[in-house]
Amino acid sequence: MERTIYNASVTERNRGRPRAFDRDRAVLDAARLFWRRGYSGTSTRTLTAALGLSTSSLYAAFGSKAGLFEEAVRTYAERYREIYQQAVAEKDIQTVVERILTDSVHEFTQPSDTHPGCLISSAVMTDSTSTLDTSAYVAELHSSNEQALLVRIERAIQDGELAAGTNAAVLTGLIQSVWHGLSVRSNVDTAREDLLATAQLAHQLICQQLTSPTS
Amino acid sequence: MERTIYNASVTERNRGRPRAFDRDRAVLDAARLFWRRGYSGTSTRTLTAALGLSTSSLYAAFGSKAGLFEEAVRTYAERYREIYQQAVAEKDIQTVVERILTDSVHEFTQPSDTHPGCLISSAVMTDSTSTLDTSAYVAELHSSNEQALLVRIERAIQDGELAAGTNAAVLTGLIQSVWHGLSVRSNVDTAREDLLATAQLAHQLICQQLTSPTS
DNA sequence: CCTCTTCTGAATCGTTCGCTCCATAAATCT
DNA sequence: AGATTTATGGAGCGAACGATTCAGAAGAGG
Repeated sequence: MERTIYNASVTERNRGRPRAFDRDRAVLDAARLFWRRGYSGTSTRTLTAALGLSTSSLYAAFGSKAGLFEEAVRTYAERYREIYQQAVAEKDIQTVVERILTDSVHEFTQPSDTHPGCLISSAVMTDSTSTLDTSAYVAELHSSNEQALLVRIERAIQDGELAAGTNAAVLTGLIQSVWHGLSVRSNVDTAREDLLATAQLAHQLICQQLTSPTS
Repeated sequence: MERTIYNASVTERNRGRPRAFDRDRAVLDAARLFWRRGYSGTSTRTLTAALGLSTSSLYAAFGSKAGLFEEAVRTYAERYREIYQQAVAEKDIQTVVERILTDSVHEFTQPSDTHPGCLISSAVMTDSTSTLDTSAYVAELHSSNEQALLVRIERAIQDGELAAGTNAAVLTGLIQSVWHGLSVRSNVDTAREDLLATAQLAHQLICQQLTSPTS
C-alpha cells in the first residue's frame, strides 16, 4: 500500500524542498558509528547528533534505524563482493589470493573519515537486535564470496596451477579465515603495513608451497 | 566505603540464606547471551529470564549488568590466555603453532550448552557501551598472547627451528590472523571439523615451509 | 503569483531500559 | 529460641529508547 521508497543516492523527482544533507555521506557516517558501537549501542539520538540532522529527517530518508543500518551494511558489503569478484577473475591463482587479501586490507584500512572498517564480520553478527534480514544478507554474502573463491581454486587445481592433491575446500577455508582475521585485527589497532605483511606472508606460504607438487 | 565484593565462585562466608542458583553456571549462560546479542543487545530482562533468576538476585550477585558482563568476559578470556601459555611452553615450534590453533578451535566449538564461542574478539570490541575497562582488558589480553607467541617464535629462530630469515613479527601476525579468523568463522556457521582442517592446513603451511631454509 | 511537494525542527508518544527498594524467606550464630 | 545475615520476588523509579506527529519552511512546476 504505502509506496515509501526511501530514495537512493540519486533523487529521481526533484520537486519539493531539497534535502539539506548529503545522503550518501550520512550513510557512511552512520556505518562508522554502527561499526564502532554496534547496532543496539548506537541510538537514534547519537546518529542524529553525529550526522547533524534531526529525527524526522533521518526517518524521512531511511524509514527507520534498521533501514539506515541495512543500507549502511549493504553499501559496504558490496565493496567486498566486488573485491572477490574482481580477484577471482584474475588469470593465475597466485594473483587471486594476493588480491583478495591485500585489496581487502586496503579496504579495511582506508583513511578513517570515509571508512568504517569491516562492518560486515563484526558488528552485524554479534547483535541479534538488528534485523534478521540483514544477518541473512550478510551470511549470504560471505557464502557467495567463499563459493566464488572455491570454484576458482578448483579450476586452478584442474589447470595444474595448484598441486593435484590440494583440498580446495580446506584451502578456501584457510583464506577465508585469514581474511576474517585481517578484518578483526584492522578493527582493533593493527597498522596497515602490518596487515599487509600478514597478507603477503599468507599469500607466499599458500602459493609457494601448494604450487610445487612436492607435498 | 562500600565493601561490596560480589563473591566469586567459592562463598567464603556461608551465613544467611544460601543462593538458589549456580553462580558459575549463570556466568556461562550470560556469556553466551552477550556473545550472541552483544552487550547493548542483551537487556537485563533477557538475562534474568534466560538465567531463571530475578532482578534483585542478579544485582546482589554481580552488582550491575556491566559487572556480570565483565566477569563473563574475564572467565573466557582466561581460557584463551591459558591455551597460549600452555602452547608456548611446548618444546618444538611446530607443536606450539598446532596447539594454539587446534586447542582454540576446540575451545571455540565446545558443545553449545556450556560454551558461548569466542566472546573476546567479537562482542566486546564492537560495543563501546560496554565498560571501557573491559575493552582495555581484552586488548591487553590479545597483546599479551601475541607477545608470548612472538617471544616463542624468536626463540625458535635462534634455535634454528625456523629458517634464519623468518620475520618473527610477521609470522606472529599471521598466526593471530588465522586465530581471529577461526574465531569469527566459529561464530557464524562453520563446523568444527572444517575449522580443524583450516587449523591443520595453516600449521602445515607455516611449519613445513619455514622450517626448511630453502626460502 | 499560487499550488504542490518535500524536508525540517520541536514536542511528545508509549515502551523498554538499567536499576533500586522493601517486605519476606531461609539459612547461620549465639 | 531469638538475633543476625543474606537471598528472593515483585513493584516501580527516572531516564533513555525508537518512533510519530504536525505546523511551518523551502524549493519546483504551473
